[in-house]
Amino acid sequence: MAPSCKGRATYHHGDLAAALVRVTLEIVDEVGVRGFSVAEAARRTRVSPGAPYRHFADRDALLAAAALEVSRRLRALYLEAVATVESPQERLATMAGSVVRAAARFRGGYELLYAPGVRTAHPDVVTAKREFVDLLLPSAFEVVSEEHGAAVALLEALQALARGYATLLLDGVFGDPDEVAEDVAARATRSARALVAGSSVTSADD
Amino acid sequence: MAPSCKGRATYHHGDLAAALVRVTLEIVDEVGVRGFSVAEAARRTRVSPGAPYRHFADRDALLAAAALEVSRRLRALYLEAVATVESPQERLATMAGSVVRAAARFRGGYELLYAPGVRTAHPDVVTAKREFVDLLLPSAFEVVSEEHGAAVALLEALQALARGYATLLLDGVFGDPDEVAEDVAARATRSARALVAGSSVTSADD
DNA sequence: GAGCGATGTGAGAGGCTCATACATTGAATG
DNA sequence: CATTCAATGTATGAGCCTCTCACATCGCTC
Repeated sequence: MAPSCKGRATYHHGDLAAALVRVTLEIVDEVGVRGFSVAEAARRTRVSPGAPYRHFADRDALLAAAALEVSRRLRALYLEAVATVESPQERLATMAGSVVRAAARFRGGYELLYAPGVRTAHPDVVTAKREFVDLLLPSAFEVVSEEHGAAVALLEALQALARGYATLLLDGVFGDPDEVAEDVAARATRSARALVAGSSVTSADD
Repeated sequence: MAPSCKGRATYHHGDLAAALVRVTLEIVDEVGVRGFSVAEAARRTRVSPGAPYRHFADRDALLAAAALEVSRRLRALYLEAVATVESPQERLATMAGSVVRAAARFRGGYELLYAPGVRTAHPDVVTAKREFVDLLLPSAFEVVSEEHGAAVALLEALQALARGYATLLLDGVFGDPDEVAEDVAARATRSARALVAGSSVTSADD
């Protein structure tokens, strides 16, 4: 009782689940998804190796919870970035930049969210991703003049472009990710503009 | 001598390194990169758990060798696809389709090559990837009228777009990857065309 | 204030990576 | 041929990880 500082002098932790998610993101940032281990997360929260399994079914469930947290941060990042943007074209293009910046800022976290092969196919994570894309649907509609198929196709393409730039960045194709992040984000945004422009053309003469 | 069938009745395997790469691709296809283990590869080649380490420094080295093999197949796939294509615009757009098809066909293999977080940062793999991109440089030059910066930027964008579609596909965003692969490849190609079109415009008035 | 459900501990089974010492073999050499 | 050697495979084991299970401890409810 009276947990003076952060409350782990007591037998019960207080909020182990949240603490685990926090340190999971830390660890994943430091050593990547592959380097992550539940045991290490337990160690950092000063808890026995078995304790995490009271809150998460297995390693992947913990990673999924962490991924969910990242998706919230990504969403916030994008919403902040488009807050003052009016034109639907720019709102769309901005997404690419946000995704690239998120990749650079969250690193491991981004990897967690979007790397194929990471078993974060948890339903919550899937819907979180979908909801993020849906945020852009209205803008896409405006751009392609209310054509449903074209709007979805455009969003797909934009999403693909953004993810692609992000993976190229993290892959180190452009050099040290931290250094070139802002630059790459700008180029991604520019390419997104080109794509939007090209798409309206295509949908017009299609 | 005279290894009647596949040569594993003998003490020495014959070509363990190649066999390991082969089963590694199989395993990765079945259970993903994360599910892969050197031990399982050893089991499938009917060899002791330590044997693979005679040929590959560690788990990642074996995965890198497998990734190299995949990069060869991707290259072949693309070269076949563009064999009869003349226009540089179409040669560029075709790449996107090839990458998506490769992702669908090789699955785990693709993941191995391009998933962030997979430590395939082996120099050979990196250069293999670069060489693949360089295959497209001439076409890019033609499209943007010899402007170096623009050509590189266009290739980046195309690469990003292709990878993005591929990861979306494997992510299951479009449904069962096997079923929708051809469809998605077509859409990726179309988006690539839009991007190429949009890029020439941009580079013209820039 | 007694009991109960939730949460954490400790020990351990089974699997994996990788190192090290030893066995086997094909090929080169005398 | 017989020998030797480097390459290749085996056996063993240390250390780590995931996940389970019986047990300890705590906060809350009645």
